[in-house]
Order: sequence, then C-alpha cells, then structure tokens
Amino acid sequence: MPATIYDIAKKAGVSIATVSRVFNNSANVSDKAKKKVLAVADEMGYHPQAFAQGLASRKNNTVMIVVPVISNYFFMEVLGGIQDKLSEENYELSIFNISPNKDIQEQVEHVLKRRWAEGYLFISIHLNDKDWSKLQKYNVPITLVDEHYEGFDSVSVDNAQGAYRAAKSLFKNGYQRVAMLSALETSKPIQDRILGYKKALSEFGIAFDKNLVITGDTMYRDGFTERAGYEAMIKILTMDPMPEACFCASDIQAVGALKAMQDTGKQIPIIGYDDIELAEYMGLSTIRQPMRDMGFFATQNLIERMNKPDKAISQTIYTPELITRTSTEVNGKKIDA
Amino acid sequence: MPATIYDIAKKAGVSIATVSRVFNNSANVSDKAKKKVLAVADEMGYHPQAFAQGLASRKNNTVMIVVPVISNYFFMEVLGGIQDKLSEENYELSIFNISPNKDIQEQVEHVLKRRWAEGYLFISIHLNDKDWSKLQKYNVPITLVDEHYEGFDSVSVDNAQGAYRAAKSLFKNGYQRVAMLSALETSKPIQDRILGYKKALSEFGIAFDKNLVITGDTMYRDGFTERAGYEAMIKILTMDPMPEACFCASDIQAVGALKAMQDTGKQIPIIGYDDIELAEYMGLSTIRQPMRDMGFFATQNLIERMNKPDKAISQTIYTPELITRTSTEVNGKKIDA
DNA sequence: CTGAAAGCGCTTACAG
DNA sequence: CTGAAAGCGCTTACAG
Repeated sequence: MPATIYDIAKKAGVSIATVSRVFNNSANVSDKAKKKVLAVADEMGYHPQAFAQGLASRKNNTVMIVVPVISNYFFMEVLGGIQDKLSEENYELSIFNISPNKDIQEQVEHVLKRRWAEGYLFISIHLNDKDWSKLQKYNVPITLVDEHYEGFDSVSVDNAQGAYRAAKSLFKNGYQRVAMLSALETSKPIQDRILGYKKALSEFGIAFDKNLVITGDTMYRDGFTERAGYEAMIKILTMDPMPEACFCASDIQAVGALKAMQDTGKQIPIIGYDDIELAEYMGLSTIRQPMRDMGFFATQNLIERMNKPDKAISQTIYTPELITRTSTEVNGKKIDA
Repeated sequence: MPATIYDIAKKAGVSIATVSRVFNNSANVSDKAKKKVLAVADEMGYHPQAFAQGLASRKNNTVMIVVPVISNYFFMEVLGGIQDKLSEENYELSIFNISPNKDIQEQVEHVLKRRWAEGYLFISIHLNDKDWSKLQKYNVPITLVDEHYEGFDSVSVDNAQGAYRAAKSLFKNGYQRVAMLSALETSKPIQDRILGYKKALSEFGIAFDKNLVITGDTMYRDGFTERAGYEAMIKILTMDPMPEACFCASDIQAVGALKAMQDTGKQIPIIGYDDIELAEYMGLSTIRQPMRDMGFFATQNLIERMNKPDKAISQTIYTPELITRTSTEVNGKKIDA
C-alpha cells in the first residue's frame, strides 16, 4: 500500500491540509513545515494521486487528443508539434483513438462525457454541422485540427487551395491531361482537394474528366498508403492515352507512385501533398502543410482557452505552398510555381 | 453542471448504488430498474466520471505508454500494434513523453508514483540494472518494449543478431571494406548493433577499423534521421579507398543514404534496419523488426499481468530477419542471406 | 501560517 | 434485487 496524504501528515506532525499546500506550492506554508513535509514525503516515496486530486479539485491537468488513425504520417508530425508545446507546460497527454467501425459522433460524446481531460484536441475528426453544434453544449475546451467549424477554435489548411496550386502549376507548364491520384472519396480532405483540382481545370478551360481521377484498390487507411499509390499509378501509366502529369493526394501515395514509375520505366512529372520529411529525400515536389506548426499552435490555442474560457473563438487557416523538387523536373528544368 | 449519480438516482427513484450497478453491468439489477436508470441517464446526458470511479475502485482502466521520442517511425509502428490490441479491450490509452533534457529515472518514478494508470508500457526506455531494480518496488504491471531486464516482462529484438546478419551477408558476398552507418553511440540499440557488426567482422577474419563506423553530424533524434544518414553517406562515399558496401543502423538513415548515392552518382550496396513500410517501396534491403507485432504482443502481455499479477515473468526476444531487395543487387543479381 | 471539516462522485461490502 | 453508509485520497473555504 502506497503512502497517502494522511501518512505523511501524521509522520510530519502536521495536518493533511498543510501537506496538500506543500504539494500545490501554496504560498502560506512556513519554511519549516515545508521542509519537514518534503523530507517525509521523499522518505516514504509519496506523491499525490492524480485521481484524488482530479476529483477534489475538479481539474486534472490533462489534454486529450481524439484521433481516428493513430499511426499515420500526418498525425505523427502534428503530434510532434503538440509535444513541443506541451513539454513547456505542465499537462499530461492522453490519446483516444476513434474506431472507424463504430459511430464517430457517439464515441466523441462518450469521451466528452467521461470528462477525462480538461481540454481536447480533435485531429482529423470530420462531422457535419449538426453534430458539431451538438458537441458545443458540453461547453468544454476543444480545438479542431485539420477541420473547421465556426463554433470551435480550429487550425486547418485550405485543402482546395493546396490542390489548386499543385494542379495549376502543372497546367501552367503546358500539361493538359493531368491525372489526380486520389484516395477514398468520402474522406473530407479528398473532397476538398478534388475541388481544387477542378478549379484549376476550369481556370485553364479544360473539361473535367472523371476517368482521370484514379484510386488504388487497397482502401486500408482510406487509401493513404504506398500500396494504394502504387496501384493507382500503375493504372495511370497503362491508360491510353497516358496522362502527361499527375497530382497525388498525399506524399505517402506519391512514394508508391514513384516506385511504380521506376518499375515500369515510364515517367511523368508528379506532385505530392503534405511534405513529409521523406519528400525532400525522394526529390518529391509537393504541397507543404505545416503539420508540426499546426500541432503546436493548436495546443497553444487550447491551453489559452482552458485558462480563459470566454476568449473569442478563432479559426486559423494555413495556405499550403508548393515546393518544387526533381519529381517535376524535365531535362533538369524546374517547373514554375 | 453535469449530472451526477445522485441526480440520476433521484430522478429514477432508486439509490445511487443501483445506478452504479447499472453502469458496471453488475448482475443483480432488475430489468425494470435498469431500463429506468438508462433512460434517465440518457435523458440527462449522464456518464460516470472516470476520476471518481478511479478513486473509489482503485483502478482506472488505463494503460500508459512511457516513451522518449514520440514522432519516430519505430514508435509509430509499435503504437499501431498497441492500438490493435487495445481496441479489443476496454482500456484508455495515455502517453507520457520522457523529456531527453531531464533525468530519465526521475521522470519514470514520477509517472509511477502518480498512479495514472494500471499498467505501463515502457518503450525504448533504457536504464541500468540498478535503476530497473528500483522500479520493481513500485510493484505495478510494466512491460518493456525494445529493452529487457529480467525483473519485468519484456518484448525486444536481438539487435546484435540483426546487425550480425546484415554484416555477415555482405561479407559472405565478397565485400571486405564494409562501412557501418551509425548513430549516437550512447544509444543502446546502436551499441548492440555495433557488437553484431564486429562479430561478423571477426567471423570473417577482418580487423575492426573504427574509421569505418561513420555517423552524420546532425544528432537530432539521436541521429536516426534522413539528414544524418545523408551526411554520413556523403562521408563514406568520399573516403579513400571508398568502402565497398554499407550497413545502416536504421531505414530512415538509409533513405538519406540512398539519396546521397543518387546525388553523387556513386553507388554501393546497402542494408538498412527496421523494415519500415517505406523500405519495400525504396527497394531497400533491410533487417526486419516485427514492430507492430511487438506492440501488439507487449500489450497483450501487459493486460494479462494486470489481470494476474503473479504470473511468471516472460522475456520475448525476436530474432530479426534479413529482407533482400534491390539496394543490394549487383547487375540484377540478388545477395545471399 | 495552520487545522478541522465538508465535499468531490463514485464503489462496494453488508444487511435485508 | 436493493439501499444506507463508509470510504477512496485529495482540495479548499472557513475560522483562528
């Protein structure tokens, strides 16, 4: 049985209130009492229990991440940013993994009801407006990442704009038949990126051809995998006529696509999406999302709200930028942005 | 103010004990009472608070991961396995990130004292025997991943053996000057991998040359990055005489190394370590660590211990296997394992 | 600066 | 099957 506050109080010859004050750095404790308590606590290996503190104080110093897919590059980078910020603060980190097989809304409400944390970071959770508005009534600090809804603070990237920039640069450099290597169409980021692709098309007066929007067959992780990218690129390279260039919905798919081109010996310029660390080393042109910054900033925003619940709600939207590398070079000549 | 068990009890016309029983699926509740309670709870949006439950029952259904570097490929894969297992069970997941700047032992003890979780997964936490033995006195379920100490359950990979296999296959295929692309030497996995490399050397009667153990200059993430791999490979390729082949301490470094070879136009066979998903798409020969399995199995093991604290301690050690791909092919000929 | 006491929201023998 | 009551380990006005 580990020591409790009562054991320490008794042994130190003070009340439990004093012990509590010592551990909460409360001002009003004599140096003598403080020293004594600390000494006894150290000797008995005492440390306040998080639960009891949480119950008594009605706060628990915990930030919870709610996320659907945990082992994925985008999340990993965002998580890095969250950690960077959290390490400056005194908060514990908890992660709740939303299962794709059960009702999302229900799981999210469950999490909120359990009151596990003081604040929540919802990452890549996409709900409709009605469901989001229901969540507001819980009146708990939530910051959205990779999604936005006017009722909550959010940090996201303009997906349509990113896709638009990628496609536009390809059209601008003279390519006409530009394929889009896509993923699961019910995915919200995909929908937005298709929108951007279409916008670029119409700006250049090119008709939309749905046959040029290709996905792989593997739908694991919504199709955001090397394998799905490989499969899709094989389809693209065997089309007749073959597309002249390709915009990929994610870098990780682009990695598979690059491999497909290598295996078949056919090559067309491609642009990815995300700018994961690897992209630089693959020479992959891509649309950069500031993932780490997003995580950092979202966490900062959340902590501010936790401390000041009535501050104004803010929507932060990053505009992604095009990074050109060798995957869009032709005869050593870079592509124009 | 959210509803409490008292509110529900009053409104449902039962005692709080009955409400509690309903939410704990206790057998002894009449169907009628159960239905009534559930209806009222749903109406008032009630759900038991995790804290209060934890305090009263002295368990909290939480598994905590303790890990030094959170955004890294190895951890991401292991995490995937943990999630796979946890999603079958009814546990919450918490993550504690050990800061590299503070004393590790102290942080670990802090975590244990706070009693945040019922069971802990220590991932890539390396302590000396004395510190590990100190941790035993907390008498709490802990499973080690990527480390082993006889006092705890553990799931690890034989790093020396893996490195040995990689280096051996290179020597066996006729290469004499085989460089090792290394990382921070105080890292325990690195030490073990160097040991394996040396073992292969001596088996083939080749003298150890410390100038052939090369690291990059970037020591961010202990040197397990593309950049560090790139830097190190550049050094290797400019050595005179140039090494004939290279064993890399991780796939992620190997990715950088591949890029270095591409940029310089020089090429030697290389073998990585880990077999991250990407390796297949890069054609990278590598030593496969069953990362996902390790996470899955460690979690399973931990849960078993949580349910049965006195079960025998078990050490699981995987032997990594060599996967040969194009990065070790010469003129289309595969390397022998 | 300090202590007695109430209270946080649950669980769980115990008695019926 | 059900309820009254004690207890989990803390925090925090309140009074001194």
